[in-house]
Formats: sequence, structure tokens, C-alpha cells
Amino acid sequence: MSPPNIQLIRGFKDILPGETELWQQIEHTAIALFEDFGYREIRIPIMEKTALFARSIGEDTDIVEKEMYTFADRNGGQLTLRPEATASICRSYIQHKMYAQDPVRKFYTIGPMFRRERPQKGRYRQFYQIDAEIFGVAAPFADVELIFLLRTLFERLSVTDTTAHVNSLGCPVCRPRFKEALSTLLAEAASSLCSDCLRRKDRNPMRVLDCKVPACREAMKGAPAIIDYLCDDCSSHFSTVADMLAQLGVPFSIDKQLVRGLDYYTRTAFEIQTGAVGAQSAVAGGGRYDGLVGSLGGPEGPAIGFAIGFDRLAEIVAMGAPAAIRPPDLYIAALGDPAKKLAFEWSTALGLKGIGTAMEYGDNSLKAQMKQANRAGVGRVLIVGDSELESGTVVLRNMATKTQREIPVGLILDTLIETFSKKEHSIG
RNA sequence: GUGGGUGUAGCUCAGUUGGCAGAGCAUCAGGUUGUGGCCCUGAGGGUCGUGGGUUCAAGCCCCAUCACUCACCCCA
Repeated sequence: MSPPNIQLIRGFKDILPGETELWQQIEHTAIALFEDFGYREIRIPIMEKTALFARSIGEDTDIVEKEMYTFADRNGGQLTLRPEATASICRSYIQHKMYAQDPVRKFYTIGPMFRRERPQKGRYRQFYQIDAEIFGVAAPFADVELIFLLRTLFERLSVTDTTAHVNSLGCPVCRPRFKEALSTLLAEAASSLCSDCLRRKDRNPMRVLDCKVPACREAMKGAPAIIDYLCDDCSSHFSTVADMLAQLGVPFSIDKQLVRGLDYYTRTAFEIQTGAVGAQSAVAGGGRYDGLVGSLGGPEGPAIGFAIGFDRLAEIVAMGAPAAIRPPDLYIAALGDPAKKLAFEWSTALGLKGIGTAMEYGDNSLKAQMKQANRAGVGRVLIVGDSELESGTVVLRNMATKTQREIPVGLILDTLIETFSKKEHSIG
């Protein structure tokens, strides 16, 4: 019997030390920004009843049709690992009647999502999103604020090689007129469409607009643009968004081809695109979903949100600058059991004071331990062995200057705490 | 779900017409009895992804399978 070959689930990944520092940095930057703008963290479960996603995302979408991790609960109910966060946040907003006290709420959440797609660069089956949502604001300010936040976050992370694409998808008043015009064209152009688009033509005609097949692009050249079919309300909403983005100095382009894959979107749709992550152009995307809360059983009311692809963002940030890792403050090179016991006690005491230590727990030679300390980038090494214990003093070596001094064993903790205390001021 | 590429040491990769399993880096040790970076010497480390087949002989050829990867689709 050979042991089973236990490895990662396909499309899943470990985020290892060396990467997690970067992830933490991105998280901290995002959280600080959101908090400054009045967003509050919400933590929602990783599973929901399948019906929530089926109703909110749309029965006919690829996500619901073939990408969800869905399975039977023991009592026969259908559960699904969340493929996105918005549906759950809406559910929570409704279930806890958060609209009652104040219908205007701003949330953010960060966590894993699950979609069973074929993995490739920048796309995983468990992937992470940074989400922000605004409930209860119909005014275009909300749209502009979210796009502005994305822009600002990316700037703070030194990610500048991106473009914001903005479009309007209309509303239940104006979209049917547009779909009708589009369907007419699609029927005429059917002979030159690719097989995928022929399939989309009837079920989700708007998706044909962003097909990448050259023949389809050609056939769609004269296609109607939805922003030409907007009703007065949608039209003025959209132009206000564009005006205010310009006013705030947020660069963007109006992208008539931009379509969202989820059914619940209305009016403003936007995407932050990049060429940095292989074929995955979208590093963040979002839009308005004014009808969703109502359709899920809550009060009719506007809402809008975005999701950032954390994995993709991390890849982009990593290309710029590797995250700094903080080496331990002190390496204790101890030789022999009595010295190691003492060193271990010191390291725990120093840890409680915020002074990070590393030491060799095995029996490596002093030379090997010095090499370890050097490799780890530690600035100071405390050397303690038999002769030090006999003489009652230990040696503190400064690795950069190669100078050492002797310190009486009884004073060692106080001396070290004093030596390293200045770092707290310099880091603060 | 469809197509291409790749699987050999911890990492990056060589491996010729099929003929003893290799290098660099990393690790450990020695050179220097207890003092790091540079240098020298040595050592450990392998189910050649897995399973079958062909062959006197397979890392290499054939079949299957799994994984990784890139792209399509779709999306973050």
C-alpha cells in the first residue's frame, strides 16, 4: 500500500510566505482606504443556499449553469460555495433589515470565491476578491465614488498601467428597445457569426458585442450601441458619471462594447483593465444593480458595487516591487544544551517585548549558525556557549560593523531591550 | 467543456542513434577546535509524474492516465 498522493485540488493554490507579505500589504492598503471613506467591513459565509445565486446572478449565466460548486446538504438542501460576494451581501442586508435604520450602507469584504472554470494565468477555482458595495444611493455620486476608490487604491499600490472602461447597460425601461434593435441585426448577420455567437444570439444577445472573433467584430461594426438607446433618466445618469469622473481627474474611456456577464447589472458598468495578467484583462469590475435587492425580497432600492481580483492585482503589484520582509532583530547562536535552554528563555522574553529572535534548535556549529544569521539578514547575533556561561558574559556581535561587545549574563535582557528600543520609534 | 506546450534532485534545467542518472544554485560538512558574506574540497539528496506496452536493454519509442501551464470560452 503506497501512501496516497495528496496534492492541491486543481485550480486551488497555496499562498506561501514570501507572497503573503504582499497580500497583507494590499489588504491593509485597501482596508485603510475603505475605512477612510466610511465603508464598514462585513463578513459573510462562504456557502449559501444555491437558490440565492441562481436568482441573483441569473439562471442563464455561465457561472450558474456550469461553474458553481454545488452539492447536496445532508438534509437534501442544495448548497453552493459562493462564486461572488454581492448576492450574499444583499441577502444579509435584507435579512437583518439593515435598510430600516438607514437605507444607505457602505460595505467592504475580502475573501475567497469559487468558480469551477479551467484554470489559467490569473484565474483560479478558488480566487480572492476585494469587494465594496453601496446600498441606497441612486445618485451618480455612488458610481463615481467607487471608480474613484479603485483608481486611488491602484495608485497607492503603484499600479498605474490600467485603464477604466465605463459603459451604461440601461434599465428595464430602455434595455428592451435596445435588445430588439440588436436582435434584428443579429438575425441579418447570422451567417457570418461564429458558433458561440449563434448560440448567444437568442439567449444573451448582448454578449455578442464583446466577442473577440474577428468575423464577429466585423459583423458587429455597425451594431447599435446601448448608450444610444438609453432613456432620459439613464442618459443623464451616465453623463453625470462621466462629467464627475472628468472633474475628479479620473482617466476613463467610454467602452460601448463593455457588457457584464451577470444578469443583475443595470445602468453603470465598469471595468479596470490591464494587459499585465496574460489574457485576463479585467483586474476589477463592477456596476449598478438597482433591481437586485427588491428581487431578492427586500425593499426596492438602488445599489452598486465592485469586485477586485485579488490574485490578479497581487500578480501585478509583485511585478513592480517585491514586498519587503522583515528579518528577525536578533539571532541567538547557542552552543550546548545549557546555553540553548538559556537562549530559548531569552528569546521568549524578548518576543514578549516585540523583539524578534531566531535561533538554531539543533546542534549546528557556530560557523553554521553565523551563516544562518547572515543569510536571514539579521543585524545582531548573540553568542552564548560554554565559555560564556563560565565567565558569566555573552557576546553581542554587530554583523554590519563586525564589532562585538561582552555583556554580563544578568544584564542581557535589559541591554537588548534598550538596544532595540529605538527601532520602535524609527518604524512607527 | 475544447486545443497547444511541459513533467528528470529542494529550485532552474541538461540528458546525443534507446546503452551505468547529470550540471548549476541551494543544503550539510571540512579547509579555519567557537565567528557570517569571497574562495577551495567533499558529502547527502532521484519511484526520471503514474500505469501499461515494444525491446537483450527505455528518462528517451508507443498507448493510456494524472498534474502543471498557456490559450479559447467566460469572468475578478
